[in-house]
Amino acid sequence: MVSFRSYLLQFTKVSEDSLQALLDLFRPITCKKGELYARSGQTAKKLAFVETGLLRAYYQSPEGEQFNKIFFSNPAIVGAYTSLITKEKNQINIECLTDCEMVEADFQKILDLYEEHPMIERLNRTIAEDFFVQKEKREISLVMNDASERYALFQLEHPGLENQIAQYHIASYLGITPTQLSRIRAKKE
Amino acid sequence: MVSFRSYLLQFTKVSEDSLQALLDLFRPITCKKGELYARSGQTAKKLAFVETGLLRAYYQSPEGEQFNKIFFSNPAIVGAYTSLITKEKNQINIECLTDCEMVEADFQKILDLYEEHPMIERLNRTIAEDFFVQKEKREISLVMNDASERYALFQLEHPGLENQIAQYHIASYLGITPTQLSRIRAKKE
DNA sequence: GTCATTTCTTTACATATGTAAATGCTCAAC
DNA sequence: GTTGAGCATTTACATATGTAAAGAAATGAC
Repeated sequence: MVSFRSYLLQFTKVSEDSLQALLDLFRPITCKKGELYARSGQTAKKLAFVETGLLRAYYQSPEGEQFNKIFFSNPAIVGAYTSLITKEKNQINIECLTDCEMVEADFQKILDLYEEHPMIERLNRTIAEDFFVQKEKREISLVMNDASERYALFQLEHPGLENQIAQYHIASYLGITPTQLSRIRAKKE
Repeated sequence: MVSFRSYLLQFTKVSEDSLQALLDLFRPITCKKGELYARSGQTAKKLAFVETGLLRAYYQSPEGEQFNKIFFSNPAIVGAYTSLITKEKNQINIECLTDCEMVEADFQKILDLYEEHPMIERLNRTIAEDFFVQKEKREISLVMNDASERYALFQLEHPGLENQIAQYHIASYLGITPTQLSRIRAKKE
């Protein structure tokens, strides 16, 4: 397991007291399989770091269809990031696919650190930039690769995950139906 | 036309001297129709604010197919953002679709302002967050809407643009062929 | 205006994917 | 083991989209 501390230090250097001030805001929580960590329609106030377990973020259309957007497992920050930033109502749901252990903090309390700890603001900028880069990668993939190629990429980027979750979750992530994913899998052999 | 100054002030408050220090880094440039402002394979060093004109950013597959990613016109910041952030080689091309007037600065010089002007770092964080939110919007649209719906959204979000650029650029942005866009347009009437 | 070039639309056919329903598989509860 | 529920696969058919080629329309050069 990658610790929260070392995860954060990947992004940028932070002085020990600033890092400690940040880490002190986080409290351990657990979340059971099937529970929603974030719910569409609410305004997000908190975010968490995943220590163990697996979650998925998904959009739900007005007709009730679900579209998986991303999976989270250690090490990852989980939260309705767009809602935290914009303070608007959240559009995504985040569900635990297994029991999860996380550490959680109030986002506003993190913002309150900025004045005294500019390095924390820098860290957050770096994380925002990293999120942007990740999202761009996925955007490129959605546009340039067909479903079969996206499936191959998924396997590369999430080794082992395929065997932990339902096929229909993967299909949803790839933007296709389970039927089509089944056909793609059949063709590969 | 929206001035660079007022564009920036939409994101966050900035003191006059910090803002001026930032604006002083920017120099007017022009870019002719057809020229590339950023080229795949290079490492980006500069970014610009679009005052007049129209640009497109696109990916190019190894087979030479192009995929439009976004269009830029006043007010917008244009640059190979991911490459600037990661300092890795740029994956996108940015082409002027018309003659353009922009103001341009060296990205490193902006970073150098951070120590003396923390508000500039805050501004950049806010912009990074905004870019993330925009990208998420497009991701949602790519996954949840079919091509016909994405076309309707495009018309809403880029009023008038449809008549300024070639249909095949729009098709590429929507992720479909000109043939299919033509069919969608035909069906609408 | 005429011509050439580019762009847009249309057509015919091929492929990818969706929908719905049937079938088969897995695993856990009993 | 038996059973049932949930999941995965398969099948048949419908739709969306792609490809290639032809024709129509728009644009710019002269």
